[in-house]
Amino acid sequence: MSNSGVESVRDAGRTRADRAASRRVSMTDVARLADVSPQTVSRVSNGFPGVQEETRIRVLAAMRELGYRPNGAARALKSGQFRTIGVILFTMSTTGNVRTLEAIATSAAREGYTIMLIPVAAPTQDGVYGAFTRLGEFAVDAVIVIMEVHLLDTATVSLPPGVPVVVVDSDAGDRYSVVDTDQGDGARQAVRHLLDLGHRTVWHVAGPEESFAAQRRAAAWRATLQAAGRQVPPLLRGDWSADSGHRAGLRLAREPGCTAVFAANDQMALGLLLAMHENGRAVPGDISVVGFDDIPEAGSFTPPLTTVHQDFASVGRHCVEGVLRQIRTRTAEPGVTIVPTRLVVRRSTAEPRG
Amino acid sequence: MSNSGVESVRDAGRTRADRAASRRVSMTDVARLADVSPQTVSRVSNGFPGVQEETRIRVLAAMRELGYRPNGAARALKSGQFRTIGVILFTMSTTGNVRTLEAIATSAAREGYTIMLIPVAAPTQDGVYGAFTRLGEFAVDAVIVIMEVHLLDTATVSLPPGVPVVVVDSDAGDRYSVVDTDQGDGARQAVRHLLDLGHRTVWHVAGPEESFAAQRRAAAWRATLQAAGRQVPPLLRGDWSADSGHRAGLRLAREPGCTAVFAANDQMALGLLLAMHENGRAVPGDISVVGFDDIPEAGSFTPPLTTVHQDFASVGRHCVEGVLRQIRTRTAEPGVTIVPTRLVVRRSTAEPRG
DNA sequence: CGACATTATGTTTACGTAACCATCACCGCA
DNA sequence: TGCGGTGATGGTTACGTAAACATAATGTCG
Repeated sequence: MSNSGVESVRDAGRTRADRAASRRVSMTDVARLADVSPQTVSRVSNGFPGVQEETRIRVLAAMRELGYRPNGAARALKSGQFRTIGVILFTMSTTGNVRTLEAIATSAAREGYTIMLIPVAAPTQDGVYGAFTRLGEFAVDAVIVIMEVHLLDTATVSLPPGVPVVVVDSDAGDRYSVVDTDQGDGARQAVRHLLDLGHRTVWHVAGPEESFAAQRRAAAWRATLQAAGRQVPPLLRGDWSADSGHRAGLRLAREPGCTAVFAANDQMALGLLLAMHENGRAVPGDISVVGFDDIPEAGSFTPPLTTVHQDFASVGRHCVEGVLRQIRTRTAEPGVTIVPTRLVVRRSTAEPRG
Repeated sequence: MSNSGVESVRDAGRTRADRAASRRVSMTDVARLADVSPQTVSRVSNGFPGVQEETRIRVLAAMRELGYRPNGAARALKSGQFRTIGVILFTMSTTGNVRTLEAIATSAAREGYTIMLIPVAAPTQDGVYGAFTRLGEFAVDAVIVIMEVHLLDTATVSLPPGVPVVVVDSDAGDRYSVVDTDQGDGARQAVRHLLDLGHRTVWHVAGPEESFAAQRRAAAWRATLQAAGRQVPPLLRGDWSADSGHRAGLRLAREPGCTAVFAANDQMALGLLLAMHENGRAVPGDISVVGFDDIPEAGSFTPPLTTVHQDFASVGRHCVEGVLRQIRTRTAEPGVTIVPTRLVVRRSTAEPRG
């Protein structure tokens, strides 16, 4: 038997494989063993009706004996469907992204889809551009984008036409299907909670300027204060990290009038707590702190953190539902789906002293 | 023009697409426009040599004009390679898994591979079995398994033969290629650090019994104490969550002889810190605490946590290198790659009082 | 100046699957 | 007894790509 070069190389490492089969077993092999046509094997493989029980059993036995696995590539080539959803995301260091991703993966799995991860190395235009231009080559039926939206705006790219897209936390609802948590309402709840406790005003440690979510939380913080006729203190800028929260906290600890702080995420709130502790400012005795996200650890901070709960699972579910609907209807559907947030009151907030 | 049913449906939603092309553009279309053979288009597409510059430019122009994207399925079917690595993982709620996954995705992207996420719904045998049996259908060239190993052991499954595998944090080094952090040495460093500070012994809050990593950390803790001739206190069992750490802490806070605790991860250490604070036990004044993982927030705990740093980036890199090597050589290579750990001393540990 | 490499390009084929149509056996019924 | 119908199965083809092979056009050197 004259093997081609490729095949002999392929065989080289197959210590466990039976010496007979050098190629992967295909429908034809199964068909030969079960003494039916390849077409019947296909029918059995896909659970189509119109196959006699006896024949089906014989085919299934042959499949098992040969260890047959359908070839995804061939199937995808024929059907034009990959049963795969691409997820473009910039970083996994923020809790939100990861939790959303996990929910997406779970929901997708339930629908028989798998997730292809498309990391964007740098949040630069080039990085995004690269991911998006290569996108057409990826074997995906749809795309979910988890990323700061301004990159989508400035990057002079468009997604390949005909590929369903859902974007998370973006204001591109006019062009794309968007799933968004109700950032504004969450921030409003946080600020109102503090005001209702009797604080005269609320300071804010915001996320990075480029972040759409950070912008929205900051805007709602400002608007809520203004609506209540309160003074709006200068905004402190963080970068989502606990460390940046710590730096902001060092400054706030020396601010005499400051009795309440709203941090744009829980990590920064954690840094705040440390800074307050280091400077002998009691939480919530001297200063109340509210976070955002409700990460699993938030209830175990010292003290347990009052924070705005985000339902990432719901976000992920909506994303998957969105792309699947688009896949099935073959229609783009711009618009925004809002997932509500709710305040979880723990022990980092209290009435101001005196 | 008589469209088949499928094609007309496909056209329905194409609001933006030009009315002409109903099918995706293929090499043939490009070839026709550029007035060359499909094969030449293939050569240009893959950057093969032996194409005249003038021709290449003409083909590239045609590609751009038609918006040509290579068809991944066809390419994979022909070449037998998907340029995709499957990652089987059970949960994204542990920092380690996520950080490892991120590193894997980044390393893989650098090598031109993408990641297919294969979540295992439940850590039951059925769940694993399902993921593994369906594995052969997934369009992956190799598999990286991030999961508690005992499931691999008990589940009566074997990975499809011929698919390269790398397992993270497992003791299956005799059968698979394994990348493992030096759990034992990390735990040893943690315990030694506390003993060197003058503590008579060290308590341990372990991870769940089924976890291989938890087992190894607990075993090393015990061994290190015994080697130093110290008494081994009863082991407390947690489940990785901050909450379980909190519960363990409530018990330890009432343990008079307890001056030093080694928690099997940082989340549980966080819960410990809260429990100590609630019970008026100063850290590190009354009790020293050491964690494991060195999550980004660990430096912002109250107080900043002394912990064992794991180099997840390195783990991810080794995983990708491992599977790529196996893909290229077509050889399974059982064995263990150890990634070192190192103790990061912060402010949660000190000499025992008195 | 003719045999011969070298380069550029085209033609054929196969990858594994599933849609479509063809065939065939068998059934009930007139 | 023969006819239409139904259910089970087989044959053919196409999906888009790239390897292998074939061919044509140039140049090169003895």
